[in-house]
Amino acid sequence: MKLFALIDGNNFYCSCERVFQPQLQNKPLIVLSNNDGCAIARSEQAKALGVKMGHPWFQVKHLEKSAGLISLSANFALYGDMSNRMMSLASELGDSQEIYSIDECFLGLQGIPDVTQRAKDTRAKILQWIGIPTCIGIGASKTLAKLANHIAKDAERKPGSYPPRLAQVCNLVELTERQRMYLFGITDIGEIWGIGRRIGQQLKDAGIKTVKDFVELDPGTVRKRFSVTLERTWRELHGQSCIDLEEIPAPKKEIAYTRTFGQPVRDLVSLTEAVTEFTSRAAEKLRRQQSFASAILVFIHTSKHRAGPQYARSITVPLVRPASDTNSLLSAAIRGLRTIYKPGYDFIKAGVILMDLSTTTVQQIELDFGSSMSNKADQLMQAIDQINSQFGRGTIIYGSTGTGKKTWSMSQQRKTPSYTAKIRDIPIAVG
DNA sequence: TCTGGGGTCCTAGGACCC
DNA sequence: TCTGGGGTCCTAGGACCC
Repeated sequence: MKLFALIDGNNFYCSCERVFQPQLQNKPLIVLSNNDGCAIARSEQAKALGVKMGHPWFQVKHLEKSAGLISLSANFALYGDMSNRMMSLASELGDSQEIYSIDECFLGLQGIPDVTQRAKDTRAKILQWIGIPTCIGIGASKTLAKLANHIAKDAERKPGSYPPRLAQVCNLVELTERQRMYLFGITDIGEIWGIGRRIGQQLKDAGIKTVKDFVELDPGTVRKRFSVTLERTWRELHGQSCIDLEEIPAPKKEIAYTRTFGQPVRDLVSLTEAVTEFTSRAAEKLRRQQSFASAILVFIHTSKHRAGPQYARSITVPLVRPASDTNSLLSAAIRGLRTIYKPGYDFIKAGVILMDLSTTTVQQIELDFGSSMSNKADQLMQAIDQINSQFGRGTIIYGSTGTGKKTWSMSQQRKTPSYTAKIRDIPIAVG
């Protein structure tokens, strides 16, 4: 039988902030999305105040005064660095690791003895070394490990509702069938990995409300009434591992850079600046992955939350040949922008998506009648990437990014220092 | 006044072509 | 009376995940 663990940082962004500001422990705390728009992480105390995931800040702002709610701007440099540290310690639990998101990883546990005790030790080590509280779920498939992780978290949150030994680390494999069924019976179907809002509602309408209800269905019915994907989920919940661990991340098929503006913009010049910046950054990501794009999609739209005329348009601009240099991508992007731009609207968001990516090895090369041009472009890009990485983002920029005041750039009012990721922000201990 | 960003996969409808 | 059918491309949007 296969065995998997899922380690997940509790309220990860909030926990990262608390490491460097211990006075935030036990306080209602949220981390806001870009532009301080809405809540993307909530401490337990903030959840207790009723703040929901994605809740707009202006709707919960009154809790600042009335209930002591604290909000911070997202600091992704800090969270990324804390994530690397957490993942490196987490990897010690298993024989293989898949980093699934910034705050979660799966581990393969083939041939690992005493997994439950080992998981507890790993959890304690992560907490002691980097200060991030985690929960660990263990099961015979990735879907079961996810479910076990949910139970471990919920048991920590509501000690009365579960046997105490399931809090923080929950190993479903150690339990009896009867115990597992009890847990499945008190767990909402929406907690299953792969069942979202829509399918969840459809199942509930059919009277299938808990994980237990779902696993008691017949797999043929699940496939017929829903899909093969859901049948796979059913099998995973029965301990039949269908989804493998992916140790090496697959190369991206698309690379996006999209942003909501700090303030709406109307003019083509500002939009051109934004699209130039976004394309440059997307192209950097593309080169880091050593891929080439065959097309670039550009979009702009107004805000549905504001009164006034609405306009949303996107266009996919094909490239003559797959490219990774900013020049080629930029001229296509700006051509696209000019095509879709319409004056007289308040635009709130724009973005570019690099599409149909291919890697170097499968790229079709043209007959080489003088590749000195493209070699020079490669060298130029390498030099720019190197300088920007060494001296900081934006050291070398494209002219159409503009040098004036950028009304479109995002606003973050409450950002904490990048304690671990920038030299000048490293905390100084005074003893 | 004020509603994120990055992915993957799928579907539907219209334009266009033969 | 009676107005085809198949294919592709593009755009838009939705569902799922974090």
